[in-house]
Amino acid sequence: MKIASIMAIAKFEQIKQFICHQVEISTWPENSKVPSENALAQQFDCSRMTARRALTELCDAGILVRSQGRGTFVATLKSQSSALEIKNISDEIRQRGHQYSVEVLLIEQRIADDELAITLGIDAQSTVYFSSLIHLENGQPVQLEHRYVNPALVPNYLTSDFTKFTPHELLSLAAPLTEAEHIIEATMPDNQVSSYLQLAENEPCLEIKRRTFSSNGVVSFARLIHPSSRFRLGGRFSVTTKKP
Amino acid sequence: MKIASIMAIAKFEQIKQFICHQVEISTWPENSKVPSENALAQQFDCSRMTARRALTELCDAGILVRSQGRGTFVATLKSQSSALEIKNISDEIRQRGHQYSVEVLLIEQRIADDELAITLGIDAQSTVYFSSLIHLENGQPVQLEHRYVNPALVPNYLTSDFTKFTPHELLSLAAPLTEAEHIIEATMPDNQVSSYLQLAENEPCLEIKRRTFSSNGVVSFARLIHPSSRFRLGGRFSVTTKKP
DNA sequence: ACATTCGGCTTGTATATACAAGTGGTGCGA
DNA sequence: TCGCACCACTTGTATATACAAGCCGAATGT
Repeated sequence: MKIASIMAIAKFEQIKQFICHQVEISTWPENSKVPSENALAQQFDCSRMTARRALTELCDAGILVRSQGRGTFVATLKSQSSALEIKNISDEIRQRGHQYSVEVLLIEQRIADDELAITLGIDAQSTVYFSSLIHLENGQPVQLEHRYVNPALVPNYLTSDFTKFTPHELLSLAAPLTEAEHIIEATMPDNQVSSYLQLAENEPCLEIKRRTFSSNGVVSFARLIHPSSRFRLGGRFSVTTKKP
Repeated sequence: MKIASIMAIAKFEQIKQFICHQVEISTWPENSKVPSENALAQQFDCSRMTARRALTELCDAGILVRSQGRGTFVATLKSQSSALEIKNISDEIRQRGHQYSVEVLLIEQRIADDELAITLGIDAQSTVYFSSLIHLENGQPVQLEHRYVNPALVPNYLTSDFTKFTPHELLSLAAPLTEAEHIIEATMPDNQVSSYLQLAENEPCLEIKRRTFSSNGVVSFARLIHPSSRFRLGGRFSVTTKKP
């Protein structure tokens, strides 16, 4: 039937994946020059415009930066991607001129119970990926992140290097996000959270539950827990005056 | 010499601006179909690929959505900030089928100190209006609202009847809001706040600092303090991944 | 009456080409 | 030596073309 199904993925996607891989395994370190459009076109036996598309989209994604006349370079893993509301925590920290680091607590597969299955829009009892990370700013914990990921949409999540890319970056690459749903609460931490975040006695947390969607469904569900003393959420938005 | 330098901005940018303008002034309402690539190419006397670029980039920016075989449509960007959408608390409560009431603690004039003057964009030592209210849902306090108002933009604020209209409604009437700036924090209440909100021992608060703008400047600055047990902030956003 | 096919419209991918424009080096001339 | 012109290489914009692939309604056949 579909002859094109042999060509599983588009050529510009292959080039993107190739470049991402080189960046991930540090063959091409930060700030290094990546091959020019013409060089990639020759290497992949495609036209310059196809290679160009791969570079342009990775530039939009914040993986690369381009400069007319000079070339294309691997972004210093902060760059300016900073999407509006969904900010990358590592970006935010680096933007403040502070040092970002991450501690991986747990990465594993789990079986979805009914509630989680509904949240992710998948079948109950199917496997989901789970990660538990602590994000640190100058060595101080600023976010405890528990995240469930839809394996259908991000099959390589478990094997990713979280010290190179934040979960947010990985998910953006795998499935472009179209929407997000948030619940924001003030909570008192339990003992485990308190010790993970090195909280003072009687210190509340700002907890964000976030569900992100792509066109293919729910990508992931995350609980982001922040010490109130080290985090506040801010932003400026245009006001919609809808009246339902 | 360079004919192209007359063309200050690129053609695909012009097309983008044209489309954005139509969306802004609602000539093309939400979910309506926008001209096809070929139609735009003809209208702007350019190649299909140039029109295509404009559409693609607006799609990436979340202004449009595209669907192979069907066409390109104006995205529903209504949910661009429902979490931080300026909702009317009395509407929200009534929407839940509960009884809304308000308790007026204080309404007065104050002299702005330097910090407040900067916040409101007015001269220091000038007068500002201040109100302090408690909003109740079925008799239980759900929000303590401290609000400073720019008297130049809302001259009749002090004499308003807050049992009839919420501050939000009064401000919207006086000066249409165009933008809002938020800071969200988890805090522990002091004794006064705790007694006003009838908080349990050791209960944190979700505190929203909100500055609202109209085209003429800052309208007001508010601190909205909610008991965590009786409030959570939620909403669904569309995610824009545009680069500035 | 119903299902199937088909054609027209749409977006998606890919190519070849041309010129514009920014960067940096090399070499030439004053 | 200094400045300048020039050139090679790079990314940016624009065009023309081709075919693939998804959607939908209209025509067709049973």
